[in-house]
Amino acid sequence: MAKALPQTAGSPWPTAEDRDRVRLRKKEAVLSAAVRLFNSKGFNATSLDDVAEALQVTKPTIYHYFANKDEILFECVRRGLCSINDAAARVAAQGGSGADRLRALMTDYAKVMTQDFGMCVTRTADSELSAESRSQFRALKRQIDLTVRRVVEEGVKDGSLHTADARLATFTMTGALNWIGRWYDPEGEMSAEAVAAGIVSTLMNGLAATGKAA
Amino acid sequence: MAKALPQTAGSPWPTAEDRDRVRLRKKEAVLSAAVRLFNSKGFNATSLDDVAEALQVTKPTIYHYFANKDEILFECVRRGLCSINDAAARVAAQGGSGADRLRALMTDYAKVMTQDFGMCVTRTADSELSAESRSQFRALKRQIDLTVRRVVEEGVKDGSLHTADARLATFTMTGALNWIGRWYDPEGEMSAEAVAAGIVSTLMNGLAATGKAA
DNA sequence: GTACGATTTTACTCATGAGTATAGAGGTTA
DNA sequence: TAACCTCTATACTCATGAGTAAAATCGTAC
Repeated sequence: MAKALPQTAGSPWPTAEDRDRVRLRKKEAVLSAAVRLFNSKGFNATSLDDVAEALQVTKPTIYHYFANKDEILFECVRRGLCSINDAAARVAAQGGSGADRLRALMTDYAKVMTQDFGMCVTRTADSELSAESRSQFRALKRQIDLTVRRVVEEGVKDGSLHTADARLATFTMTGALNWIGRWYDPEGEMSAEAVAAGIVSTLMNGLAATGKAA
Repeated sequence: MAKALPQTAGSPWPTAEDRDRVRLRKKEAVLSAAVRLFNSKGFNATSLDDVAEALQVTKPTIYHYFANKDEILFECVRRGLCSINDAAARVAAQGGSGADRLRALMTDYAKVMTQDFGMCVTRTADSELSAESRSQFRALKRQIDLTVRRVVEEGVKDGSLHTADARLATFTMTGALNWIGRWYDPEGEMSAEAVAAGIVSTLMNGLAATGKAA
């Protein structure tokens, strides 16, 4: 199997850093193959032999990069959640009205949900993770929820948003966004941007034609 | 184990119908125990020994009422989906503007999602069902989606609703509603009615304070 | 060339849980 | 009384898949 050539010009002999880089790439390849299989067949229905086969290696090779199956799944969902978290933190810090920030946040959130690791978050049930991973998983989700909710509350305070119950409104929103990971098909006609724009528009403006009806 | 007494007064000896009724009640008990365990621990993490234990019987007893584990899961999701379908069909047929009908539909949909079989629908991934059950599962979901979408389209036509893309708006809506099944806690503070009312209001009116902003 | 460390393979172990064979208990029908 | 049906339990089979032990390969370091 061809080894990645050193990036630094000159010597064809790989340095220690080159070897580390190759190791990381292989780890990434495992994650990438795993998340795709998890998303399409489900975590439980995917054996590590399946993942190994997709990579043209054998199962023990995978165990050379990860301690166990749970660690692989957790790393997948952790990445998805961190992407959302980054978007939320970025937006929470920036300027603009609450409505502006919420719109930006939802748009980024939606885009993450169209990607492999984002989809994995929605498709993974708490029960599939080990006890330790599960508690971290929940903590990350809670943190995202709180950040989003704070943006909503600030929007209500500055008058750009309106809702009777910020917590429930946040669940409504994140529900619609999380659900993307259940139906979105990257091979389909709609681009991630179009999906994000449409959903954000519906969530911000509502379905009622009159705007603020009862 | 005490056998249910005959409902028809008089003779204490059970008739054939009494026996059928008892059998049905036992089948129901299996389903009820199973759906609760599936919802709390996940389908894969729940063994039929667990279900049997919850009912104080042994596994072969369960197999006397159901052919296999898949049949049990499918019956659970089928019931959830049929409840939604019934609500959708009922509302689609009734009078009122598209907005009125959509509001009623969403409210019923939300309530189903707070109940055992409804929650099971959201918590069950396609991959957990057998090939045959999966295709029926998908067909039922598709039918619901189409019914809901039709109501949206009629609302747009009669001017009571507004959206650029009825399909995407339907996904936004059903996503928010389906998500209830992931977070709602029947033991919690919020009643199913309050949750339904809040989510429907947010979906109809949007989060933006100005109503019809960009 | 020898030793070493990282990588990958072959060839296992072992727990779990779905599903079954079979027998027994209890009541019903002929 | 005997044949029978329904229901339930005991005591299995068997496939699957996570995880591992141990050896082979290969490049690098001394």
